[in-house]
Amino acid sequence: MREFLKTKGFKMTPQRERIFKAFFGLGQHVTVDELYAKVRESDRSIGYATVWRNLKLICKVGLAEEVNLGDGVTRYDRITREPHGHLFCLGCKKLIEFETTEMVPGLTAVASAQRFKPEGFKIEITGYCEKCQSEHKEAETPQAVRW
Amino acid sequence: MREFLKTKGFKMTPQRERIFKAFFGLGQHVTVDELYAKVRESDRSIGYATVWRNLKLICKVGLAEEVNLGDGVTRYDRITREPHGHLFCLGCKKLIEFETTEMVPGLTAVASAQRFKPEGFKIEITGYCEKCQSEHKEAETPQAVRW
DNA sequence: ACAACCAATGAAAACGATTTTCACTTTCAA
DNA sequence: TTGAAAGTGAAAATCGTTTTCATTGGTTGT
Repeated sequence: MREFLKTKGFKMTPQRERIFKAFFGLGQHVTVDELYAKVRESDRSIGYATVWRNLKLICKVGLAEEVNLGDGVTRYDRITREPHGHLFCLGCKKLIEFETTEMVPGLTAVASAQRFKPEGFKIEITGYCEKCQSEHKEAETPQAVRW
Repeated sequence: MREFLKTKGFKMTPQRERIFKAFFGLGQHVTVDELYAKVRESDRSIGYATVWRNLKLICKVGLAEEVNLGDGVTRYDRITREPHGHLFCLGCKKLIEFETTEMVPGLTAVASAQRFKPEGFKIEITGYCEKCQSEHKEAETPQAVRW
């Protein structure tokens, strides 16, 4: 890892070591807060900004990517072997992954038809998971608009 | 429109009238700021919050939907006849649409395989448009991490 | 038409996640 | 070892979004 970072032009530090380890130890779709909490378990002196900066760094060196579901928080998703999409439950906010390998050629074709150079694909389905479907009530004819 | 809103349980107001007109007059993928600016051209007294609330309202009554590209601003996309995806240029931030009608059945199948009730599909391709490809330099071996 | 009720508005403040600043420390290459 | 450049931590700044609150103004029933 130290060598890998060096080839990218970055230095290894103790904090970085812990942050990287924690990030790759956690599952997918990690938020800054989650990683910060995790890192703090092993070192109470590491600051929030450092965790944030390293999450950005991990993306910059190509080991993860940001995922935005529109709920106000950025998640960081480890880049895995296979491209995948997300099912995002509007009820419990849970993310489920699904394979999208076979969709990529089609999307690539769409892009090149527009002379567009693709960098990344994002496929998301929002809705309600099995558990939340029953609990979810249709908010019909709202009596007032409260936001 | 007045009648339509009434059936949904909302009132028509002069401000609402102007905001709706401006929104449907503008193209797709409108931001709050853009709509606010547009609305202000015809009425300097309309507040930002009102524009924002009405954009939310337009979504609530099913005439538009929020689009999040991960660049920090929410865009509001008029719901059109055909489902579509977006090509988002990381250079000039321009959005290009493309048809996704034939992809929907596949995604619906993915969802139901997980017993997931889909509410919306999002397909996005990030990259660089023809114009920006030449101007875009590969930020290789950064000399320092500045954010 | 009138009153009463409740939604809508505008300005400003609150929020909250993200990003930057700054002074200080650490890494790494020469 | 030593200097230059990168990294860190705490705090503050940003910035888009959302809420609050007092006031205005539609809508409905009489």
